[in-house]
Amino acid sequence: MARSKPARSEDGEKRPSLVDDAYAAMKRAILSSDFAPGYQASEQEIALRLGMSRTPVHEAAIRLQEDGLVRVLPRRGILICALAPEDMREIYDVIVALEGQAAELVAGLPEADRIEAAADLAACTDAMADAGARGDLQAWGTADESFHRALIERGGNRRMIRIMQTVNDQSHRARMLTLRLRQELDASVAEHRRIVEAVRASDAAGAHRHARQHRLRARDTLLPLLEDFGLRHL
Amino acid sequence: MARSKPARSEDGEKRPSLVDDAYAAMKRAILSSDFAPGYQASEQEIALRLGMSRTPVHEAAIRLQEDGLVRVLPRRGILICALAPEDMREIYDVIVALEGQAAELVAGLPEADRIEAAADLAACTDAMADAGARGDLQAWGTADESFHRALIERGGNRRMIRIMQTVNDQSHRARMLTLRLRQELDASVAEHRRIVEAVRASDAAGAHRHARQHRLRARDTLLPLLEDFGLRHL
DNA sequence: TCGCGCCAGCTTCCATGCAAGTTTGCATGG
DNA sequence: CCATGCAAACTTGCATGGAAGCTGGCGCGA
Repeated sequence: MARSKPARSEDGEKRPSLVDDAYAAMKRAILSSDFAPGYQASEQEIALRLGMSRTPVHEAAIRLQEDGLVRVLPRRGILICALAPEDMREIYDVIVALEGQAAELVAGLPEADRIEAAADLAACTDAMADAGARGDLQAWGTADESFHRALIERGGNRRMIRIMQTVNDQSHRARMLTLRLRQELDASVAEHRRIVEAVRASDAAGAHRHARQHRLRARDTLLPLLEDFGLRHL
Repeated sequence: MARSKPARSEDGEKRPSLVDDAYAAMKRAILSSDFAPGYQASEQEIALRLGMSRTPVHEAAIRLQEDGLVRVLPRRGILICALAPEDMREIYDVIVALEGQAAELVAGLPEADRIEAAADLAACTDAMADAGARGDLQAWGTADESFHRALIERGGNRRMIRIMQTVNDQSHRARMLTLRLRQELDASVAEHRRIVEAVRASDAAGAHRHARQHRLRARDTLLPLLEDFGLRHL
């Protein structure tokens, strides 16, 4: 029964492939702005830097293009995508719609799961309030991120999880930037608590509405900030 | 001004690459069930059939995997993904959320665009009613598809368009199957008209609600059908 | 000085070769 | 008859080379 060799996990996929390495490395470089938007790199150059051949880099680039993080220009190289305010608006519309739906799903979970989810979400919110009180924006951002990730993941819809992951990656740089400008920490905490309460009370419609309102307000707060800040492209 | 050579379009991408050919061909084969779900093909074999080498097929497979249509198994070939009722539920949750949001966007369009969109949507609905009266399910399905595509595209959110395209591809086979079982054509037409009216009246909340309700009812009608029909996997 | 064409260099695209991993069928032993 | 081990065939992962295409700079002509 027990495998003596390295083996693989149950039925999932676990194989350290160079393509995966390249994908992860490039994604990390983009999210951390090591590859700035607008930067144009050649596959050869990236391959050299990662110590592999062009093939895995090329295939990773295809996946990143599918994710909307880069564009592979026919014979000119890999272009790191820039984000315009218009893009942020699109992204927020998707987030508003999906996160509302996810909240509704969580509120409709069976008793035990629901309570567990509510506790998880409440813990994240407490961490936010705590970080906010200390003025630790970094910790606040992390806790906020945990809350929203938990909200989606507890919903259990794998496609939703995947889509949200994608748009979160796309908007990562904008998020990092707006985090410093946040003034409305308390409002967010209060809205999160309303979502948690609705979940706990199994109030699907309320959870949906509150999650939606929360993201709508965030959108309407942040978008003008981004535009005023002169972010023609990010 | 006019280019004499094949050239490329304005700023978009137009290059007949073998990878694109392979992607299109494989996608078509999957959607038309030439590649049945569960079928496991080797890249070599597909490459041979398409008259190209393994490389473009492999890269196309990566894109299809990103689309959720196939799974590339490390050293065993390409597996055409099957769809369980559970997957359809996930897909419908995404559709319900996004299409409601899209309807709201369309209803919020400036006057001229909105009227044009409403006219477009009304035309699709008329075509549905007409096909329904003739008992032409095929035409009904096409018109219905046009309505929903128009609703999304008029919203103008490119990310939403892309996501909906993806989930529509994933659920294409289920749609083809349930089309024959439809009994509620009139209900759909009536609901479409309500959406159109809300759009025309610039009633964003109403458009959102009606679009949402329409998809929710469709979901609750079709999911039991699929499950009763014994579709363990599709 | 300005416009135009040509050439060199760089880039990706795709085919192919080799190596490593998985599966399958068969022979062998219990 | 069934389980087990081994080998051969088959599969993809990845590297590399040739070919085609794009870009930019240089020189030539007006």
